[in-house]
Amino acid sequence: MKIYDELVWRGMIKDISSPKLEDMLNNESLTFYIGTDPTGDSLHIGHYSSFLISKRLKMAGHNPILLVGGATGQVGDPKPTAERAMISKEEVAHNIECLTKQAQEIFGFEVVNNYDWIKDINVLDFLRDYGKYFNINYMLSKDIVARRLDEGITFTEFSYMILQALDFMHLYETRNCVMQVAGQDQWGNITAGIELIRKKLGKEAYAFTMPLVTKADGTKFGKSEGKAIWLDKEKTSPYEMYQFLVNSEDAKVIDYLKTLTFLSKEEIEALEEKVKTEPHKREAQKALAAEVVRDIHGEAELQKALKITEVLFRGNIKELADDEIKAAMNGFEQKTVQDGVSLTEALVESGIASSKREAREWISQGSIQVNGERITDNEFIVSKEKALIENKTLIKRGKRNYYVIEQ
RNA sequence: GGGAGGGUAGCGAAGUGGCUAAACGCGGCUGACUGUAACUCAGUUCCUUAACGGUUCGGCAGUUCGAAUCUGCCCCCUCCCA
Repeated sequence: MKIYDELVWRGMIKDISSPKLEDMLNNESLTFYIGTDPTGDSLHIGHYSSFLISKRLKMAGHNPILLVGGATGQVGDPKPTAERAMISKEEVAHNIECLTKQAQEIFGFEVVNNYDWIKDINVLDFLRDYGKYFNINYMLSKDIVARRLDEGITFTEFSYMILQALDFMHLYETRNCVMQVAGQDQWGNITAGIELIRKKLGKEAYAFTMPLVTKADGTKFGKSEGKAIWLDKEKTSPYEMYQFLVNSEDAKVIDYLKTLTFLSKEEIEALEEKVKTEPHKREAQKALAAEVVRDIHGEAELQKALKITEVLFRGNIKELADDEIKAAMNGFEQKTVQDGVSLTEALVESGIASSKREAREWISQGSIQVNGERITDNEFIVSKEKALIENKTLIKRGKRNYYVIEQ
């Protein structure tokens, strides 16, 4: 299957800037870029599919550049609903450092920072050299701006598209980067760039967007318990990532397999059949979780995650060997708490519960298990003596939230 | 610059002097069911407590026995006109 057809089959193409793209993608070697703003210090699973598309294109002979928005991150890409909170310059710098390292480690891409070429443009040059190419009426008609007109949008965010357009042009001029790939919400910014390149350089640039990865109810994919699933294993353990993926909805798991794994069409279609005939076995979910965790963290981490899963969902914790318990505990958040405190205090002090009231609520509702036993007494004492192993106590909240408390 | 309408818990939205820690909806969390699901049902959702209590309705200062509700000043947002 040619790369273009493959991307279409995987459902990874939402909009294309020109029908010529099909031929170019299949038969040429293009330099393209994909950008991300440093709004956090790690990439998360939501970024993953767009980075994978770069990898797929690279495998098909194209040349990816990853751009981190050291400049644009300080301005803020308009969200549909409200103004973004500004991030401090120090934070931006820190995030760039982390993201750059991560992108190089996981994907092996070249990384550039748009701060390098935007920082020296002064206001006057900006207005004369770039502002003149943007008609306000045109900018106002962009979907993202139009949607913000009732709520309000600052000049800062309004200007964002100009900066992104400028990036595209800069990379076009200096690196012969002729294509941009991004999420569908970037369409407005991308077309601004294509037009700037046409107007100012008289050249044609190309782009395509990917559909947003969503859950069956249309909400954003990638959060569990309100927390993002990070690619950094210090922030989200491979076990947690495995759990997140293995819990994918039946209605969406095939879509996820297409966008997040390198499994072939045949393999995925076989799994699709399994979802229909034997949904309770969840083979597609297991394949998805295994593939992604292996691709990101490696085979060894996958095996650990599988082991922990097996232990927690199949066996009785107390019957496990010490080394199995240790392996399981490594997958969870570790918290340190004073010795000999009540369970309520332990939950609050460790940060598992946000208040004593919440901790008491969980305990009285029977959602807390300590070392495998359900505890409904607020005054239950958590101590070293009762620890499962090495002063560590395993706390389970709800059906599948585990924490380790060390005393 | 002029005029109008607003700011209530994570969000939306009631409440216009005491019975209000504040209806209702959404979202979140928990339990039952289940496929570690979905659906459905039940509970719970400011802080603290065994109970009492404490701090809240943009901010500050007042009126009052008593204020989210009345008054003054300030801050912020939206719309219309210029």
